[in-house]
Amino acid sequence: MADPWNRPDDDIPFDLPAHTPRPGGIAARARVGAQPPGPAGRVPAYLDGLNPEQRAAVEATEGPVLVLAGAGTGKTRVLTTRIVHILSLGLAYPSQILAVTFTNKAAREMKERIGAMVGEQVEGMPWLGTFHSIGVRMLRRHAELVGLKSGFTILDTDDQIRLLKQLLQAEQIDEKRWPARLLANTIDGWKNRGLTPDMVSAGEGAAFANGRGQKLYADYQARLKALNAVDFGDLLLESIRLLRENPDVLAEYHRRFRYILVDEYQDTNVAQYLWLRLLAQGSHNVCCVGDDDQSIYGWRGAEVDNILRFDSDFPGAKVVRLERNYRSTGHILGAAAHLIAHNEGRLGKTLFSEGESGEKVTVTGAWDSQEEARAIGEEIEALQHQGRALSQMAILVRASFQMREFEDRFVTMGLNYRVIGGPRFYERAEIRDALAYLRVIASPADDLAFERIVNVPKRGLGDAALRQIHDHARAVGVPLVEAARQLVGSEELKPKVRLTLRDLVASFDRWREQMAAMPQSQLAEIVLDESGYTEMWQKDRSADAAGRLENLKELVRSMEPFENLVGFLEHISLVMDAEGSGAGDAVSIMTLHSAKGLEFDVVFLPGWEEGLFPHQRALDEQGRAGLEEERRLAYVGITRARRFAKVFFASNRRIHGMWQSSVPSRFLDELPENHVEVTESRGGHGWGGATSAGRYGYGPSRFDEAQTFGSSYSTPGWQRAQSHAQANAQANAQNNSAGGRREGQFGGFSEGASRYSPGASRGGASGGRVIEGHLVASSTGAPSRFAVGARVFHQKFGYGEVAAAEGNKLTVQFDKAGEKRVLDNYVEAV
DNA sequence: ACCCTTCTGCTTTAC
DNA sequence: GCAGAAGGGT
Repeated sequence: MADPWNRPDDDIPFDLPAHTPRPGGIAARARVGAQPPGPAGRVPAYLDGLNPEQRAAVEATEGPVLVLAGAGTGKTRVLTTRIVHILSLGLAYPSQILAVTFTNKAAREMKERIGAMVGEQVEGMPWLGTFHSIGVRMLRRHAELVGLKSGFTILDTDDQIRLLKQLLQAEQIDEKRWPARLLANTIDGWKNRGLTPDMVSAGEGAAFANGRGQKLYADYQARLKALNAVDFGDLLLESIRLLRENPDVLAEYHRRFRYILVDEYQDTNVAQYLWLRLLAQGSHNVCCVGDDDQSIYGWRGAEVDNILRFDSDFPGAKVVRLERNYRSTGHILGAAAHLIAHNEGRLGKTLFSEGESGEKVTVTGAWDSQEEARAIGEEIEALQHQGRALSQMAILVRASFQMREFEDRFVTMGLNYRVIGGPRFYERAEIRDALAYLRVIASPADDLAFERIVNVPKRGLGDAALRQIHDHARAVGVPLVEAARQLVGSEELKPKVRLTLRDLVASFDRWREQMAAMPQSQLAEIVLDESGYTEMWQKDRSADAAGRLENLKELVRSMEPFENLVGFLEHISLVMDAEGSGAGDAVSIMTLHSAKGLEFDVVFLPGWEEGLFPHQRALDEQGRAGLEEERRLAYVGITRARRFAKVFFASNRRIHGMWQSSVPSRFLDELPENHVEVTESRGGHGWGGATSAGRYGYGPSRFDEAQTFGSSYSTPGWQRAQSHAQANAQANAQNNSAGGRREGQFGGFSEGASRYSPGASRGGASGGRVIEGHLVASSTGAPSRFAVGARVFHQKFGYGEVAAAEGNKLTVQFDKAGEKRVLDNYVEAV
């Protein structure tokens, strides 16, 4: 193999074009050995306009640096300027800088911004990319050192699950009790923590299928190797192994990477941390940028601890705090700061701004989620009439099911909206199917891809046929396509199957020949056409068929810029966001998670209710840590707003198909009175559920300090709610003691909690969960207070008669609304 | 092989 | 309330 380090493009000096006409500008310094400007030297143009802290972060090039960058403090600017600074001082060639991001989007933006600052030669930064894309790059170069061939394929979650299912079947494990999905998550978790199969402790391995987890993990890894495949976790894990087991390779990378930069450090998991630490042992010039207060991905392995511990991990680290906020008004920052101050595990920053204080954050209660959507719709229209662009407004929800209500409302209003995120382009079935065809063409050994489309569209190659192919493949030791080819030549298959399979194999051979002769987009069209795949959707008369055909066209279009099919497939396996940017002015609807990093003039934050936000599951499964992460999510939400942050909660919401009443989120209690204005939704209902749960003792006592709402919380609606709450709390206290349960449950929410807790609502009461001495969550399995035949009243559906009662779930025949399933504490006896 | 019924579960989601 | 998966019947 040719020495990969001496590729000609790698060490060409990064000749910065004379971007700025100023003498002594960056162009003049873009040479190796150029000295930094002396004390009397002129300040380079790219440092203009940085505040002192930003500048310190940019100029501290040597040694470990942690930049704690609060929301809206110019984090990306610091990162990009720092790279430009390093380049223009001639401290390193572009190819000697490792710059890691989490998303392709972030990597792209960084490239663009550096490009805008130094000219168009960002091509010269080969090591700017996501953790995973850089991992792939390393693995492809040294594949054979970790038992792979350089052309290995990267499996996505779907392939992964299919593979695991096969393993579970082979091990005769009941897939009902131990679903492949769970195993996949477990293995991902191990990989996130940098654990290879032999490193999984016995206790951990026991977590799946009575101790067989570890063996299954080992089997899975063996299967991947046999398939010459890796999953996403492996991209890091195998890179780590590569570096650990091959000191010479590690030394090469040490020599190479003179400067390391990491974006969103608070989101790194253990594997990523280990990987970075290995690489940083070379130059020690590692600069991590992040915000512990915006760590919201703990559930997928991110370790806030990484950022909290930076000092001790990288001795002598310089810490720079960016606290000057350029985004939001004073009231918004004040509200966000007070909220996040309730978290204990944080490094602590205080954002300030020199701008105006602006409008207070508003909190609005609505009767139910529909009224909430209506109120937000009206506010949007009002703002629009004041001349504010829809594109500068966003609705940020906790869970995607909340989106539907807004979509419905906006459709009837004729309000233009855009849903960001959602099912990703590449995840859609039709895209995955099309890609599977292309994968089989590009790499005939891709068994998983072949399996996916062998009978899509339906061509009579069902389970029986597939099993035969499988058996033969295993017996002879060849990939499925090859096995199919051999079977076609034998007498073993049923005549009909044999003919169909022969055609399919022949088609793949034909397409593979055409691969070299035409652009990949044209080939894709031919494949989709000749395979009958397009036709399948044309015949499909379901509502979304047209959209799927549209997506297929979009896929074909998106293939055009690539050099060849293989290049396209490589790209696709690493790139998520192929979402076409819808044209026109529209309100954005998205989850809080996908809003991170974005900003809007006006931000609507609906659904601030206990159980939904903070989400019950976060509390149940992660306890205090979960609560703190939810709070950071709230913080992220508020800090997205430049001028207006508008928080909403509803007293009634439909979850899992049932109407439930809800309690305002404790986070509302944690917003400071002086930055918040409580308004009432027009509609006159106020809210009827209960008050915020802050005072009922589920949290540490200091959480309760914020309960004292002064004048701003003395609106009639609020007071009405308070008195409701008192009554509810008393009623629940009685319920609880009657049921023999320990006290201290969620006050007015004890019944509500059960609804979010699957175990309880299906009869398996899980009881309260005590974490660090505080009861964080509870649920109840108490029998219903209502008998079949009882007359009841429901706030939403009116009068009715109980048709069936099962635990606290009732089936009620309502006089007007028909039969509904409701929970018993939403109805009263009449 | 395919269709229809039943069962289950249900936060967030990059690569 | 709804969607996706799985199982049984034809």
